[in-house]
Amino acid sequence: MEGNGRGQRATIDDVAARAGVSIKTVSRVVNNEPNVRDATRDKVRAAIADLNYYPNASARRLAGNRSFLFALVYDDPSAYPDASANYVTNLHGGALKAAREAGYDLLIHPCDYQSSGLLEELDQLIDHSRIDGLILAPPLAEVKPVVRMLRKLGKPFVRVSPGKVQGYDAVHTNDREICVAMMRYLVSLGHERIAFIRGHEDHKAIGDRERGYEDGLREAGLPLRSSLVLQGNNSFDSGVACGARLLQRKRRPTAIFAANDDMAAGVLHQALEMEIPVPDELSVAGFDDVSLAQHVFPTLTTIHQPVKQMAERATKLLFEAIVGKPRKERTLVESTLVIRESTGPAPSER
Amino acid sequence: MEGNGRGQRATIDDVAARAGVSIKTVSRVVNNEPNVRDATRDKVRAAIADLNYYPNASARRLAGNRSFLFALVYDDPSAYPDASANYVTNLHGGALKAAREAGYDLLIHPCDYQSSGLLEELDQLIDHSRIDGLILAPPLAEVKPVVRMLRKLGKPFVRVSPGKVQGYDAVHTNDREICVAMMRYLVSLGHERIAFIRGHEDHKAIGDRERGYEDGLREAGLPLRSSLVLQGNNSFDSGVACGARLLQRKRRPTAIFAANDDMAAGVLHQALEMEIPVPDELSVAGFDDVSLAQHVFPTLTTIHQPVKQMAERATKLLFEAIVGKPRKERTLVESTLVIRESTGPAPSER
DNA sequence: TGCGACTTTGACATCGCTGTCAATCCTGCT
DNA sequence: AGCAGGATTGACAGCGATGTCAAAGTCGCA
Repeated sequence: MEGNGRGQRATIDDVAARAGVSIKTVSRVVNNEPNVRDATRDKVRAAIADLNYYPNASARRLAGNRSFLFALVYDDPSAYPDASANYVTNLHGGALKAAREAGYDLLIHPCDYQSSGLLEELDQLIDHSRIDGLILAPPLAEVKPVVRMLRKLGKPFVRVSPGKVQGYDAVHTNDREICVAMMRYLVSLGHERIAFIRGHEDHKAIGDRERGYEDGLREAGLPLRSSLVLQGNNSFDSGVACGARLLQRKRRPTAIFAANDDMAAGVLHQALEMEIPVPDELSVAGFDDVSLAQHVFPTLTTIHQPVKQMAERATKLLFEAIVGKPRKERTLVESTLVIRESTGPAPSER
Repeated sequence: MEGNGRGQRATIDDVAARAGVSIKTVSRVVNNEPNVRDATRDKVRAAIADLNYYPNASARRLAGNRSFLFALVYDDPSAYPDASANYVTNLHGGALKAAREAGYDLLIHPCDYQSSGLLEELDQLIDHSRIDGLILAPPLAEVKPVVRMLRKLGKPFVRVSPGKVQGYDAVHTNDREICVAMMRYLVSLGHERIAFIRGHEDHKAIGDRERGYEDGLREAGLPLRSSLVLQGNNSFDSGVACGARLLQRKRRPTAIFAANDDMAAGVLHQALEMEIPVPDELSVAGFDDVSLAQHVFPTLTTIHQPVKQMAERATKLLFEAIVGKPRKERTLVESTLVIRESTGPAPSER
C-alpha cells in the first residue's frame, strides 16, 4: 500500500521518483494543470495509484497560500432549537457533501447574528483559520455589515438568500410562488378567512412568504384583512400566542397559514388546548417541513424547503467562484407542497 | 495594526526582528515552552501584540506534523431527525467551545454507524484531513471495530459513553442513578404499574436507563413485570406503537417511562389519539430534555442530559491527552430531573 | 535543413513554522 | 578566580507542497 521504503505516507517525491519525473510534474497532474503530455500524465497517475498517494494538505496550504477550508456560518440554533436544529442538520449535510467533493474541509461556525461582536468574530475566524471562502446561511446572509466586510476583505462567499448582492452568488428558493400555491390549495378547499402569521423580520425569505400570501388572496379575489395578519417571531411560543389571539375571536379564521412549522405547531397546540378540532373546524399550514411537522398531531400540511440541496448548491458555487467560473447571482432551488392531515375542507358556514 | 513594511500579515520573522531575538525563541514563547527568560518572554509578547501576530496554521501544521484539527464523529441525524438534531447541536456547541479554547479547529463528521464502509471512511478522514484526535459520540463510541482501529493507528480519541476502554478517556452521565430518581418520583405520586419503553440496543447509555428503571422498582418494592417493558427503537413512531400496545390493555399502566423523549412524545401522541387525558389518567416521562419536550402537549417531564457539557468536557480531555496529561478513563457529568406537566398523581383505583 | 513559436519539463527558491543540536550564559561551589 | 552543569538562545535544516523561470522538446513551414 505504501510504496516508499520508509513505511511512511508517500510524498510527492516518492511519486516523482517512481514515475521518473520531477515533483513539479506530479504537482501538475495532481492539480489538473494543462501542458502535461498524456503519456506522462498516465505514468504519474499510475505511480499515484501504486503508492496510494494523497497530497499533504498542510504543505499545499502553506505553499499555495490557501487553506482548502470553507466556513459555514449560520445562526446558532441553541437560541431557537427545534426547527432550526433540523434545518442546520440539512445545512451541514449539503455543505459537507459539496465541500468534500471539491476537496475542501468544512468548518462550522454557529453564531449570534445580532451580536455586536459579530464582525470581529468573523474577521478572526477568517484570519486565524485562513478560510478560503464562506457560506452564509440566513439570516446572516442579510446582515449588510458582514457582506460589506467580506467584500472589503476580498474574501469569496456565497449567500443562501433571495436577495442579490452584486458580484456574488446567492441561492434561493421560490418562497413566494410556493406560498401562492399553498393559498391556491386552501382556497380550493373552500377557505375564505385565511389568517397569516408572519415570521421574524430579519429573515428576508420569510418576508417573501407573506407576499405569497397576499398574492394568493388577490389571485382568489379575496380581501386582504390586516386583522388576519399577525406578527410572530418564528418560535413555537409565538405560534401559541398568535393562535390564541386568532382563535378566541367570535368570527375566527377557518385556516391559519404560518410562515414556519414551529409557529404552525404552536397554533395546533393552541387549537388542541381550546378543543377546536383540526382539520374539521380549522386548517393549519406551515412552512419548512421540519421533521416536527410529521410528529405533531395532526400531522402538518406544509411546504418542503430543499435546504440540503440549497446548501450543497451554494457550496458548489463557492468552489466554482474560487476556481474562477463566472457568477450567477441568483440560483433557484424549488420548494414543494406537502399535504398532510392538518388541512381539510372549510367548515360549512353556520 | 500590521507592523511589517509589506502590508502583509506579520510572520514569525517580523516578530523576531522586532523583539530582537531569533525566530526559535518566538516559537518557544508562542508555544509556551519552558526555558525562556521572563524578560525575553515579555519582549516577545510585546512584539506579538504590536504586530498583531498570529501564527500561520498551515506552517505550524506542516512543520509540527500535526493538524490542530479534531473530528467530532456522530451518527447522522438525518436518519432520526428530531431529537437527534437538537442533541447534535449541543454536541457541536460543546465541542466547538473546547476546541477553540485549545486552539484547535473542529471538523464535523456525521456518518452512519452501521455502514459497512465505516472503518474505511474514518480511516480516510484521518488520513486525508490529518486529524489529530477524534471525539466519538454515541452510538459510535460503542462500535468496537472503530475503537480497535483507532488504537491500532495510535490516534488519540475520547468516547462519550458509559463504557470503559483501557487507556482512553470517556465521559458519561449518571443514566442509571437519575432513572432511579425518576422512578422514585413516579412512585411518590402513587404510581405502581409503571411501564418502560426501551431504547435502541446499540446505545449503551440507553441500556443503563433500563437498569435504572429496574432498580427503581426494586427500591420501591414493586414487582418487575416483563409485560410492562416494551422494546422501542428511539423513534417517535416506535413510541406511538408501544404506547398503543400498552394503552389498549384492559388494565393499562398508570405511568409510562420512555428511554428517550421522542418515544415519550410518541406515547403522548397516542394517548391524545385515544383520548386518554394526560396526566390525569396517565403520566408520561421521557429522557433527554430535547426541546421537543417543551413543545408537546402537555409539556413533558423528563431528564435533562448535559450533552453540551459532556461534549465540551470530552474535547477538553482529548486535548489534555494530546499534550500528555494523565487519563481518567471515566468522567462523570450529572443529569437532572425536569418535572413538567405530563406527570401527576396516579388515578385512584376504580 | 533551419528557425520561430509553442509545449513540456524540471531546478530551485519559497511558504512560515518546528526540531535538533551546538553555542553561550548563568549559577552555585570549590 | 575557575569550573561543572543546567538554563537560554539561535543557526540551520527540514516539513511537502507550489510558483517562477529557464531549458529542452516538438511542430509547422519556408
